[in-house]
Amino acid sequence: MALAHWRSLSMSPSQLSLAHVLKSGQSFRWTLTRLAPPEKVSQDIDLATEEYSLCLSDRLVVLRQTATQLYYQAIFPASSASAAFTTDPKLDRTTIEWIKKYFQLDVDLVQLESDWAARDQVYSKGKQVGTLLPGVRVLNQDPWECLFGFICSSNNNIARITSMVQSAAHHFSPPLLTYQPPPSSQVTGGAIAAAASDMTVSANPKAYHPFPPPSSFTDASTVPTLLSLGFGYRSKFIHQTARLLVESHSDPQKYLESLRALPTDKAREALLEFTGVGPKVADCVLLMSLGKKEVVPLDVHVVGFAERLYGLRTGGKGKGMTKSVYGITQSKLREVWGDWAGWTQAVLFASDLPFLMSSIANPTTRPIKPVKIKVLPKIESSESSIITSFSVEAKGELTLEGVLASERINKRETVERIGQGESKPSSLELEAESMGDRIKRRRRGEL
DNA sequence: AGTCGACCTGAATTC
DNA sequence: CACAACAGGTCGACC
Repeated sequence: MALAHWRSLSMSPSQLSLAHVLKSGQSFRWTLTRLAPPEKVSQDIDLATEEYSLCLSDRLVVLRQTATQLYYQAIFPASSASAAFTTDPKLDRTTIEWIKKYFQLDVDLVQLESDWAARDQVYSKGKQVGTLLPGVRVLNQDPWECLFGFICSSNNNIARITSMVQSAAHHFSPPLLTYQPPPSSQVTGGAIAAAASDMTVSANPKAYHPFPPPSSFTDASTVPTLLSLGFGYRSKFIHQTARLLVESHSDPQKYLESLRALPTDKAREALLEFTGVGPKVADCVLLMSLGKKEVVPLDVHVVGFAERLYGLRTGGKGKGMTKSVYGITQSKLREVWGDWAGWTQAVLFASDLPFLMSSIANPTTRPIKPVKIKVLPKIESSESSIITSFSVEAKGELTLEGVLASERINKRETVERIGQGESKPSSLELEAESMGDRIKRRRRGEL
């Protein structure tokens, strides 16, 4: 295969960590290739251990990351005017522009984290003891793809959602190109597979398909096909949503994009019109594809935080969460976390995913001393990220909750601050909860 | 308005 | 090693 045309962007893993963000269950379509260790490390990019790729409508975006750089390249279909690997500066420009928008690189994540630490005791403690994953930011995805993915997420796990979304692209969209991934380290099952349980681990030449538009899911064969692909009861949700979208709007994707300009409440109402879209899914789409940074999608997991870490009592015990409980909990978390609450939630959520936690002990870049490099033409070298501190402390398998429990955070104080006189949990209940957590956690595997 | 069971499926965890 | 229960909810039918 031809030599790759890498470009790079100066980027600290504390601002963006591909390994953390792309596996955290925001997007379900990235392909991960674990790279075989190079025979000799001659330049910075050799230090990267993984490659990530995503097929857009006209190109494949390929990324690698080291301790200081984000490497990228775009691969186009061989039939295109510019051949398989383009050097057309104009096209390179559009790729970097896409990357900036997709990862929202104009947002200073480190600054946000410092703001959160200043206003939230729980967050600050987690950061202090090193249980929070660095570089977790909210993606700005394509709204339709995002909507599709989170309709699939209902009552489902990240691994299966990923396989569903990928198979949808494979079966409903023609391949754009074939790409031979670089030499991949052997996947021996256990550790590696577990570490990447949510993503495709590929070793062979692979066909890449763009994500199919809504119109691809409107005809009658859609539901049976989706059923056969393992979509289960979500098959008809997808079909109905696609139909409504196509029948009511001349340009469905443009319509979804237009929701960005609406106030959050109006945009949410619009999303709730679709079948299979409830409060949770609507909020995910608002946050992760329509720029509503303050929205905190509430799932059982986050409600768990709210209860155990912040002492918010939702009242709704067990399964279902009522609409009012949803709203109350959401607005309280927003009070605690501030205008970028959705981003805060993303960090906490990712930091509590078991298969990601291990990466705190296993940094994404090889622990080799930085080499002197004079590499590739570096466009955009004056990016925002000047922060270079990437402290990786091996904290074993501690979770945020586990540490907080054992550190005996003064929960009551937190509760009072955020409770603001509405629902006040008894300190007895809180004590019982945290104790229960402690025991549960211990049972679960720290021994 | 608020509550409750059904819903597809398979990979991970538990017994 | 086989078996429920579970997984980043939502729908539709009932009080």
